[in-house]
Amino acid sequence: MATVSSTTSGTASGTPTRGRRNRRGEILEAAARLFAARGFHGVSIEDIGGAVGVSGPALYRHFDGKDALLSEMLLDISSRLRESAVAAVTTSPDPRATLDALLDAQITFAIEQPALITVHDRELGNVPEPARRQIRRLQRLYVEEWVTVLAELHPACPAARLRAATHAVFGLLNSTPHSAGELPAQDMRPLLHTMAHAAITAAVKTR
Amino acid sequence: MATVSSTTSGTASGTPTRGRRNRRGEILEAAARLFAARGFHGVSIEDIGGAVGVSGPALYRHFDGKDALLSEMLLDISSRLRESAVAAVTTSPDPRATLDALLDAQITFAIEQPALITVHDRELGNVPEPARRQIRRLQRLYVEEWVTVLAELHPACPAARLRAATHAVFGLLNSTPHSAGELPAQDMRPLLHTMAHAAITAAVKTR
DNA sequence: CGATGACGTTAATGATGACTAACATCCGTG
DNA sequence: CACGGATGTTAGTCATCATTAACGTCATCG
Repeated sequence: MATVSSTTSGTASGTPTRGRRNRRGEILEAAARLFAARGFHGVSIEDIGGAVGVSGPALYRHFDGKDALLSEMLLDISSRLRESAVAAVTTSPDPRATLDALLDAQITFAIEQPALITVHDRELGNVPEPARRQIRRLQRLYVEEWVTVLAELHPACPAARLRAATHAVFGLLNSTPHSAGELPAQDMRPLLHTMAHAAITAAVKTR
Repeated sequence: MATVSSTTSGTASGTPTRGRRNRRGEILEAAARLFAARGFHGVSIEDIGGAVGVSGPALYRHFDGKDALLSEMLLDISSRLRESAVAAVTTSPDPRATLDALLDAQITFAIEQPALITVHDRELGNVPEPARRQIRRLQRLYVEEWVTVLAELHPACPAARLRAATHAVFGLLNSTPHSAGELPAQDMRPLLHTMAHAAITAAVKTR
């Protein structure tokens, strides 16, 4: 066991995989789509295998099991989100710009990876324990990046309120998967940015 | 079969149930909590029975099966949401007031019935077909109430944009279950109202 | 060339789970 | 008081599913 958890110690998702054809990636992608649609327990190993053209137990050549698959998926996403936040913070000249960068990054994820985003905030409860804690930690750090930036912009606003507002904004942005198709991504992107920004601005005006 | 769909033809959720003790209601409530936490397929009939103090197959005295239970649950919620919207529209003097009433109603649901709200926008995919269509219909009607009101307030804004904005606002408001505990409901309520209102206002300004 | 390892395949195996059957209990009503 | 219906209970039944076993294939590399 622990064969697969190399993701943790290794180059994370740095190297896609040496081999020509990347089954691992295909599987993760297909599984994400299926989990998003029917929920973790609503999808069988057979379903996942079938979706990538192999059948059933072939999965075990790539992952330790269904749980490990989910764990890696959520770990990957929460890492990437977290990293994107760090990047936004370190490359922006001032808090205003940082907030814009955070918004853009989250919007990009929500629009380009709807399945991953969906699974990310639905299936944490099905992740077994060592990974669960790790994921929670990354999520918490991600939120704190936002809260820190908002606190710089609005020092008068209590942190609890900033945290609540942040979660609400995530809800707004992550709703994209539900409303898919209403509007082309090209229009959706600025719309979400505008709405989220306005919501935050309204939230921080401590009454 | 079709025993349970009396909800549709009957007094909806008017009369709780004649019998003294209301098992049906207890079951629906417990199931909602469990489904919200672990997903439909992650919860067994035994789990649900156990949660209300009876064990397993006793459920079949009240529902036709697990699917029927879910169907009734989602049908009930989407009806109630829809009704609340109709009430908001018919009792408010002008569109501005209607929008406030719609916001308040949705916020009340989100805060008071987090489990139901969660299940409502996660498990539609697991509802079998006759009910599925019906639920979709009610959801669509609910959205249209919002869109209609917004269109009255902002005739210049294209309907597609209004629809997308509406979904985004639902995402914002329904995020409450995730951020539970961050802020007392007493503060959460006006915060959500403020944020949602600001987001809408920003959205309708067609650039 | 021959071994090795990556990647698949098709049968078990063992749980778990939805649903049914057969059998109480209890309560109100004729 | 006897009966019927509502409500439970426990012990199957039959599928489905995750996981493992045992067994190919094929390319690479020594």
